[in-house]
Amino acid sequence: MVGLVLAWASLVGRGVVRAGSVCMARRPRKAVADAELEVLHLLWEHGEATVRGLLERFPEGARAYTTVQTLVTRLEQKGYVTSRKDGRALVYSARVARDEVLASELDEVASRVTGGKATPLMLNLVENNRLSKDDIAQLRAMLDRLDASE
Amino acid sequence: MVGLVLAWASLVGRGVVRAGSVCMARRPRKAVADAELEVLHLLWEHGEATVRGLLERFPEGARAYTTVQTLVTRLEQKGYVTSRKDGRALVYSARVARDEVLASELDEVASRVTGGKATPLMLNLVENNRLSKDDIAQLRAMLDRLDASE
DNA sequence: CCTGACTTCCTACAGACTGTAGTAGTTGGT
DNA sequence: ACCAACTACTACAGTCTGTAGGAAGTCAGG
Repeated sequence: MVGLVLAWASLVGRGVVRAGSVCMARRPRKAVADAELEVLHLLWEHGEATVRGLLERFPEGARAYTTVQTLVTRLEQKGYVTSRKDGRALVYSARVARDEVLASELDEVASRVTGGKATPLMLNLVENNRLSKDDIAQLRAMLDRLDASE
Repeated sequence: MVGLVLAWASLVGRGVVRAGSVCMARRPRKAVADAELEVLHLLWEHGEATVRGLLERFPEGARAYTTVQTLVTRLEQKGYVTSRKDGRALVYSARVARDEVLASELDEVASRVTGGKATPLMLNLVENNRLSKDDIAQLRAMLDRLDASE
């Protein structure tokens, strides 16, 4: 579980050298694409699901069966989803929690914008007072717990 | 800025009827690309600069003059940079602060992963204890200030 | 065992985005 | 007026994305 995240991190990490090629190799620009993410959200919300099950969660006719299939397959290739055979169908389920994806997205932002430091992100979130009173209380509690536990 | 996100959401929301077109409209994948960001970083660090000035900040021969030019031009088109004529050359400078870019990247992550809520990002950052003791202190101070100022 | 209804697999494809850079045209300074 | 430097316009290949079609495989029922 942690291994996956590490693999991902190393992928993002290396800068990749280009020799004579006109266009250098690039890291995948975004770990999980928007359309894929929609599917992942569904799996997070409803646990396991077959392609058909997922399809039904979309508004009628929004996507073709095979489109959803492609998306979930790509997710599996990328390691975000596992499948298990049940009868003739594959049942998919998320292999990474929402929090793990969130963490890597945050890493990504940090590495792009603040040279890898997480603190500025934090401060930015607080400053732009997107936090409610409750959020602040919760956050404070968590800080206290951190201090206490060590 | 928020308007853009809303527009996109509505696009995704309704089933989007695709008439003859195979591919639906998409929002720009990433506000500022990696290579562009490198240039932006330079401008943040050193204030104004001409294309040549920027080029010189890169390791010898890393990029062609025109490559840097393209990057900074694209940044200007996207509104992240302004230019002012000085003699025969254009002097570029950042139009957005690092914090603004950071804020929108965080917005992006929130909207992609947590349905737009900022709190989970916050908690995630704290939980993954990427924060040093100092960071925590600073954060706590900021929370206090927030409470006080209102 | 054959058929129908589903499934999965493989392949496709057009549009957008990126990173990189060449060429031609302009222009300020001497 | 000339030239070096600068900008403007154009190019292009690789990748990613969203979307999906068609072929091939497979249980359930007859």
